[in-house]
Amino acid sequence: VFVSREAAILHADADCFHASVEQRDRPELRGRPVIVGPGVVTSPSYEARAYGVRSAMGGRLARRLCPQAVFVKPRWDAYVEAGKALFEVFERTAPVVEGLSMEEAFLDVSGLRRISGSPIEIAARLRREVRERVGLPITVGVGRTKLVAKVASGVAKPDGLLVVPPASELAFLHALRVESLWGVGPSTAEKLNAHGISTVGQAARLSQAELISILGRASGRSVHALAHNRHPERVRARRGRGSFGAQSALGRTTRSADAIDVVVIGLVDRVTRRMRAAGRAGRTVVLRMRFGDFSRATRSYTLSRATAASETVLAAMRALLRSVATVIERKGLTLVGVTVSNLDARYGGIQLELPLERRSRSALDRALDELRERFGTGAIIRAALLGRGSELSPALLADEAARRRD
DNA sequence: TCTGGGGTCCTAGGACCC
DNA sequence: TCTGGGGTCCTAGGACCC
Repeated sequence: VFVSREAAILHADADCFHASVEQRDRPELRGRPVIVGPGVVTSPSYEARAYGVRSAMGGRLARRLCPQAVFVKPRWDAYVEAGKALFEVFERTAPVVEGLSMEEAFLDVSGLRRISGSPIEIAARLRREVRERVGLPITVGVGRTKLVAKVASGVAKPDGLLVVPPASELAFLHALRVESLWGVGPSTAEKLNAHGISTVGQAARLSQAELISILGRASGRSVHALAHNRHPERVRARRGRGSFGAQSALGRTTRSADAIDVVVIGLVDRVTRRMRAAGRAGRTVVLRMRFGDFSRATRSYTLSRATAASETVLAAMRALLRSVATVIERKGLTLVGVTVSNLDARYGGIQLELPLERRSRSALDRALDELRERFGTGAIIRAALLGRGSELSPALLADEAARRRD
């Protein structure tokens, strides 16, 4: 069990990340309420938060609360870029960095006192360097455990630094509302509230058995441990991601099956391109849906082999869509998503696309020869015809089913 | 609060295996 | 013969996070 004696875990978190990037790149937005994203608000600036605008809030309500706000379309490329720059500074600051998202990470700075100074000094310098090199404000929380560090940065926002010394940890945590704990969202908070528990301190007075009886095993254990500041997890670099996905909200207008198919093709293409670029393949294809009444559902299908091929994933998606056609017709589809998970294999493949006019047997043979030359005769080479009217789905799935039986 | 887009982890039942 | 104990994998859904 890992127990650090001093507060040497940093949680660094960019403030209102998206809005801050916009304000950095467009000086005329500085000091003004900025809201990124019509539709749903991803990241309101603090000027907008002052009017009650929150992330994940509907755009219409946000506009009502803060009519003078500037609405800005999200620029994802710019955020990815800024996130990379942010992590470059993180990596320079600490030997072990655990990224939680594009704009947030834990840094373990124990053992750096001789080289870089105390955790507080390191945290202050980190904030300065991010400001200088990336041009963004960040908040840093410092604690002995990840939990305390994370909660501390949340409390210190915006543009702040808060160190919670080991002696004050419990007092610090117990004063907070239960929602501040990691993994406690609206549903869990409501269950606790129903038992008269609204603060972490109140939760800490319950036994683990009592919490499990209220919340179930995993949540009960987790809340019990966190409320006592038992969160002995090391800071460690994350292993690779577990899935690739893309989704698209369709709005409330009813779409024909053909129109849905067009959206799905685009989503599959996006996901599989990213997978191939990352050199990953997956076996499970998940269709994610939201309906007119805002209920949700998923359907999944597991292939016998991992793939990153567009037409294989598309075939599976089409079959899944057919299986829920009547539900979609009855309730209306307002969101559709594709996720490929079960990423158990490296995908060492490469995809060569031949223009249609060169789609001849000899052109194909030349391409295959080229692949064999590059990857050796031991490589598994699969070819598929792409293009208009290619309807591989039923045959492909029948093939999968047959292989399973075998 | 009337709803985007990208993820993670947990639970539970059923099929199937030895 | 008609059934114990242990396990894996798949599917679907829920909760949560940024």
